[in-house]
Amino acid sequence: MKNLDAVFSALSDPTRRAILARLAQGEVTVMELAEPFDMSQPAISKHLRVLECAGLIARRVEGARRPCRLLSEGVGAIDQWLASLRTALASNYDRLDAVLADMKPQKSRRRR
Amino acid sequence: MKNLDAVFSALSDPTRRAILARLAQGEVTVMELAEPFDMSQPAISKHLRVLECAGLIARRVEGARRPCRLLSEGVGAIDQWLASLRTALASNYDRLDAVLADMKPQKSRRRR
DNA sequence: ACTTTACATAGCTTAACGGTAATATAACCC
DNA sequence: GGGTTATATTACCGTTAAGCTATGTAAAGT
Repeated sequence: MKNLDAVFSALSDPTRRAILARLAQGEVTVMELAEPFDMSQPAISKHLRVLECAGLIARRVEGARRPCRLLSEGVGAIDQWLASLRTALASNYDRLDAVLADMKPQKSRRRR
Repeated sequence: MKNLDAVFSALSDPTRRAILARLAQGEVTVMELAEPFDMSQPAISKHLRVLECAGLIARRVEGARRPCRLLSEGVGAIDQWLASLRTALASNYDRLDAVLADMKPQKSRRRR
């Protein structure tokens, strides 16, 4: 899954996550998106491009505007990855737990 | 959640995701982790530091070794964020869908 | 036709990232 | 003690990313 690189990288920026949160409420144009962020319009365009390349958003052409909307596919990709990790974790949780309990009396190393 | 920056950033690297997948199967030492990756040991140490700072893994001291294990908190943080996004999406899905359906027959538009 | 609006693209700077090799440290083994 | 093993730290380098300003372009308004 090479796309996960792009997806997670895109999500690592707080501005982009804020953009996604805004888009989750419906379609928004670039200028509308740029307004709340104290940032130039080209910067927002760049962020949108990153999100688009990651498959997280899509744009359509409406005259001079390019309204953006959220795509659920990208979110689904993360879900899948998370699920696979979680199942691997769960299937080994007992053993892991036992190992930790066994090692505990070594130096009073407490952690979660 | 400012930590989401670090979490998503950490996950954007395929080597680090592979490390997490490995750790999901149980505790592993640094050398064991480094072996399958054609990469120097310092590089792996650096990746581990990133994962640790993101709250995704923890290490304990066992003599000269520092076995790593996966922390579920980090994964939980992503879950939370995803959930909030998804609910926002769901609550507006009908309206969004209608908008898209409405705009579909607009195709005879020339650009460039 | 001219201006404005809504964006995209290009070029630049700075900072962060991912890798390396070399060195340091600390525990282990003989 | 001395050498080996396991890992961290440092210094450096090339690449990428995020921001900016300036400019280009296409549609809308007048």
